[in-house]
Amino acid sequence: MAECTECENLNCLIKKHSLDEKIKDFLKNKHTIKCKKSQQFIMEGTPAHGLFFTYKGKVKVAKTGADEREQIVRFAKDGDIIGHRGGFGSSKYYSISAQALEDSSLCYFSKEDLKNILLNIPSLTFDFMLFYADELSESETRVRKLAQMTVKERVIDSLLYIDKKFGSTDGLFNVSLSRKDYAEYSGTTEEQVIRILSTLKKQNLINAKGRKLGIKNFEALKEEISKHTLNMYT
Amino acid sequence: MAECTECENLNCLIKKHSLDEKIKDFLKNKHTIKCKKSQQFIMEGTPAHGLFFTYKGKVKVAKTGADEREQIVRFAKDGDIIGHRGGFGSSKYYSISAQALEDSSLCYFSKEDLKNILLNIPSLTFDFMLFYADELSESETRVRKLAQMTVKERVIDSLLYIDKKFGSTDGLFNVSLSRKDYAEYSGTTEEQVIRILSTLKKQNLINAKGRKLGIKNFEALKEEISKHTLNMYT
DNA sequence: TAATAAAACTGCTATATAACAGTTTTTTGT
DNA sequence: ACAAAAAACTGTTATATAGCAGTTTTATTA
Repeated sequence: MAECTECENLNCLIKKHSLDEKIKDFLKNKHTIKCKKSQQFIMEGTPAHGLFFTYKGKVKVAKTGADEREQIVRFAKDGDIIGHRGGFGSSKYYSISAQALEDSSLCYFSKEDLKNILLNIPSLTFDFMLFYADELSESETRVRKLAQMTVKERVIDSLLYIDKKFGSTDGLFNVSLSRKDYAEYSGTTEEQVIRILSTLKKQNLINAKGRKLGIKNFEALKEEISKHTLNMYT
Repeated sequence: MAECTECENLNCLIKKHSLDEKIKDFLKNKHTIKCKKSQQFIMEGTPAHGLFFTYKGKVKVAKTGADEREQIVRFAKDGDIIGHRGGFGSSKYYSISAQALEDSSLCYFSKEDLKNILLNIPSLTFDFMLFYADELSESETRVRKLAQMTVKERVIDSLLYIDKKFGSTDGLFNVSLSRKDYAEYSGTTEEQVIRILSTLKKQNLINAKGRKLGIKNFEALKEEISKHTLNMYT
C-alpha cells in the first residue's frame, strides 16, 4: 500500500498533514488491512483501540437497535474516517459496526498514537474538530428529516444521497446496495422501499437494471423533497 | 457577570482552560448578553459571527423544516455551548435557531477570536474535538431512535432525557416545557404527546401539576424502552 | 381581576406505514 | 452451468399515527 505522502485520497485528513515533520514517526505505525466484500471489520460494543481510514473501497456504518434491527448511519468511501466515535470521546467501545460493501483496503492507527500526534499538531486537531462539527451538522439534519419526512420522501432523499456520495456511471450508482440497505438507511421496511422504487420506476424517475439503481430525473426527485430542503444551511 | 476564572460552570470548556496564560487576552473579548424568556437569540440562516455559552439559564435549540415545522435538536443549560455548528465548519450561517426557555445570561465570543485561540492551545482544541465527537455520538443515537422507536417510546425517552438534562425537584422537572415542545423534540404531534401523557398519568408513571411534568416511576418508564437501550455504547 | 389568548385536552376519522404470506427473480458458490 | 440461497417483488390486512373540530383548562396582561 502507498505511503501517506503518496496517497491519492486528498480528502484524507492524515494525507493532508503528511508532509508535517512531526507526523513522520507516527505514519510508520500505520497498519493496512484487506477486507473482503460483506466482511464486518468493526463490531458494535467491542473495545475501541483505534481508528480506520478507507484507503480504497466502500463501507456501510450501522448501529444495532431493538430486535437486531440495523440503522445505517452513514456510508464511507476512499479517504473517509471510520470508527471515529470510539476512537476518542467518552466511550471505550465502538458505538457502530462497519461492513465492507465490496473488497476494500483500510488504514489503521491506534488511539494512543493518534492522541499523541493530535496534541502535537494543532492544525491537525483543528481539522479533526472541523470534521466532527460537519458530521454533527449532517447528523442533525438527518434527525430533522427522519422526524419530518414521509417514507417516500426519505427513500428519495437516500437515492439522492447515494448518488452524491458514490456517483453514477451510465445512469447507475457506482455502488450496489440491497433494498434492505436502503430501508435501513431511510428508517423504513424493505417492502416499503420496493413499493416506492417500483412507483418511481413507473414514473420514469429512476433507472433499474436488476438490483442496480440509478437516477433518471434528478429535477423531479429533488422537487418531491424540496419543501424539506429549501431552508437548509448545512 | 463573573470572570471566566471565577465561573461556577465547571463543565464549560472555556472555564476549564481559563487559567492558561495564552487565553488571558482572549477572555477580555468576551461579551455578555441578557435574554428574556422566549426570546430568540439565534436565527437559523443568519450569518454566524460567533458562538454562545449559557452562563445561567435554559435554552432550546431547533431546526426549521417544511411548513415552518420545528425540530428541537437539543436543550442547553448552564455551561453548554450554543451555536457551535455555525461557529466553525463549512457553513457561514447558523444552521439552528436558539430560544431562551427562561430569563438567561449568555457569554459570547467571536469566531475569529476563537479560531485564534484554538490554534494556539492544542489541549483546548482537543477538548473541543471531544465535545463534537460526543455530540455526534448522541445525535447518531437519536437518528436510530427516531427511525426505530414508536411514538410512545420516543415520548417516554424524551421525558427521561429532560429529567437527566435538567433534573427534578419534588417529582417535577426543573424546566417548564409545552406539550408542543415535547412533540417537537420527539418527532410527533402535540395531540399524540397529550394522549400518551394522559395514559402515563392514568398508569401512575408520571406526575402532572398543571403543565408541569415529572417522573413518578423511573423503572417502569425505562423498562418500556429497554429493548432500544440495551445495546447502547454511547 | 376580568378579559383574552394560549395551551391542554378529547373523540372521531382519515391516512400512512408496517406486517404477513406467498411468488418470482436474481445472485452465489460449487 | 446448476442447485440452493438470497433478494426482489406483490396483494392483502392490520396497526399506528396524524389530522380535524371542538371543549375545557390554564396562563397572560391590560
